[in-house]
Amino acid sequence: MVAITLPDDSVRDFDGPVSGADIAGAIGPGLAKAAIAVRVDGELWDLSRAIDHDAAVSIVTMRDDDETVFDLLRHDAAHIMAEAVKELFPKTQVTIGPSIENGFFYDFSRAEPFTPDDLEAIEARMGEIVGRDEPLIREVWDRDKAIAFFKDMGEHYKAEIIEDLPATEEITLYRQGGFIDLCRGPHLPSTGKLGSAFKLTKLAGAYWRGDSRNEMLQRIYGTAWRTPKELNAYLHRIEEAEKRDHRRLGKQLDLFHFQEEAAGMAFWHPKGWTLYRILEDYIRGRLDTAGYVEVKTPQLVDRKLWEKSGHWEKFGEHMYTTESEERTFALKPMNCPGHVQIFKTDLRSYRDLPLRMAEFGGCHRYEPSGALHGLMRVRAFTQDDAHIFCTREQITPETEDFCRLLLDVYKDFGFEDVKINFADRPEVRAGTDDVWDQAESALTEAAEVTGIEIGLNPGEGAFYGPKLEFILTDAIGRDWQCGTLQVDFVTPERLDANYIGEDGQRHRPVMLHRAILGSLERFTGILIEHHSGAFPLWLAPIQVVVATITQDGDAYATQVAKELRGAGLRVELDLTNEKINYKVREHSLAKVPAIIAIGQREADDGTVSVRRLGSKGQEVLALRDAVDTLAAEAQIPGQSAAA
RNA sequence: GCCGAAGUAGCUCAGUGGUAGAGCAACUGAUUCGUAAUCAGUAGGCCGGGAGUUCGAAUCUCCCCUUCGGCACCA
Repeated sequence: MVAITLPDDSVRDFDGPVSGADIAGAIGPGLAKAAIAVRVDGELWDLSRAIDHDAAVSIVTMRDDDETVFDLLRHDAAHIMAEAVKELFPKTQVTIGPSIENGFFYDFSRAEPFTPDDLEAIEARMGEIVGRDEPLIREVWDRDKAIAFFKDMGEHYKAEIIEDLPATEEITLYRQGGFIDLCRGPHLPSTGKLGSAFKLTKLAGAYWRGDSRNEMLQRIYGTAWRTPKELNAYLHRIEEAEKRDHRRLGKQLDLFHFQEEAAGMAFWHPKGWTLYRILEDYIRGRLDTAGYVEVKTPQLVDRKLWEKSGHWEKFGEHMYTTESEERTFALKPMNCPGHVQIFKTDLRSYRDLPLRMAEFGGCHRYEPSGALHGLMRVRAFTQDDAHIFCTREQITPETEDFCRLLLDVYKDFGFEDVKINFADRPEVRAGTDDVWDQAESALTEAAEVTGIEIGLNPGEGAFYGPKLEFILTDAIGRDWQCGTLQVDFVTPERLDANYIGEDGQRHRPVMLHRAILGSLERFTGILIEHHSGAFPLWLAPIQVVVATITQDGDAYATQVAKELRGAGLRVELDLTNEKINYKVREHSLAKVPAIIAIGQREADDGTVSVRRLGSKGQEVLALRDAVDTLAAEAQIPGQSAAA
């Protein structure tokens, strides 16, 4: 007897082992048809797998929670894709094929590259396999037999995976039609359940087991959904995301460009540079009030200093160097050694601590060519960097202050949704466990005052200390790690920084490496994507365009522009001989937040007609009121009104 | 760095071995107009770079550069 408890707490008794399908059938034919899997004591099982013990069971249908359904659906899609590939290209070896966010992939090993045409053929064959509605059958295999089986088939990767599975793990294979694959499962009952809402999206290389020393496999990505409607909605979301790509908007809005002669380094155009400068000025203002001092350190520094700091050994390959005066210099990849040099020019007292030293430090790093990505990953960038030299006791209060400052800044930029990750000690590290204990608890304690839940990023701390990572979420739900705070006991030691304590003895200061925006280039890119290029007034490179309707308005329009500029606004005057429709269109496409149209009426009445970006209508205001309103709205957050 | 794809006018793109094309932008002229494209004309190209095949190359082959999508990397 097997007693099955259903979600409504009713209990059904069965004579012997019973499958999820049997249970669904016993409840009703509708459910039997809709069932795709079963939850047994909370664990997801195949519908056909026999339950031989008393259990709490719930039947899973396509209406179950998204995560469960999509995971099943996409995992099946991966198997069906592998079956299609094996049918079309029998010599291909299969490796792994999981479900991922929004889709799935499968990695294949094959001598010839797949072509985009092959993708179409594979997708078509997948459709056929769905049509065949092949049942997916779970089989438990003997380990050695399974290894021999896959070796015999020439599936060496599969054999290797089994060999590496822990001896305790049950080896399960799933069979569908002529295709059999090692898999933990569970799966949908048959290939027909996948339906038609799937699509192969891209072809890419991927290293076997994610290790660049291994063979490069061919990865095919796809997406799968419950219904064609869901699929189309997803494809539409992708299109919309592409429209806000900062590289595309950078061109459209004339913000910056890249060219071959300086790969990975931006040429900032006037409008883009305006935006960049606003960020820099804003942060500078913030740091001033938060008690930081600003410095500037050399771009080009003798390699000797990098050897001392330890960077040469670890990252020398990624530093740009130049020879001069029979010495080797390196373009600085980071600012900390420079800041320590300034710290050391004076005999420091504990009374000088904490010393918060900030720099908009322009750094160069030789990033691998394949890593470059618009402004997001560049070879020349500027950090809103600072190092706080402090005592161990000051780690917690300084971290608390920093968290508050950072959250304030993110809020000003419209990022309310922030996550914090704590990255603790890596396996290879400098410093004693005692020191790490202290540093880790100092950081977590301080981070807790933010009230934000702290995620753990185990073993991902820097070799010199633990760190906090600050992640913001943009308008379309993507996460960006921008801010960071890292505790460093090693650099002060290596570069011999010290201060005189209350006891009259020399002590090592602790360094807190911290950045709020991270790289100004990258943060600019994030802002462009977050706002789709339609910036709030305080960030917009051109805040207002004053456009005339006919030439009769030129004189008054010039006066309006002058007054707006007088109030500190960034204004463009458009006196061109075009129709107002054309001007409105041009400036709207350029995403200027406010267009002021000037015609005879406004000139006669001393008014302006203001049209806001995104609105269809306009508002007629007295010139003075318009200037005041716009100037107030353009205020940089966190600063008092401009004089 | 690795795998795959791409690079043609300022921008978006067409052009598969036989005299380099379109739209928009630019420039010139006309038009003076009330909230998302006024009309006409003109000009604009080392077809990413180099080598090769060919009577002839944007087009075929090889090498390199850059970009795009991933992977690996990210102090």
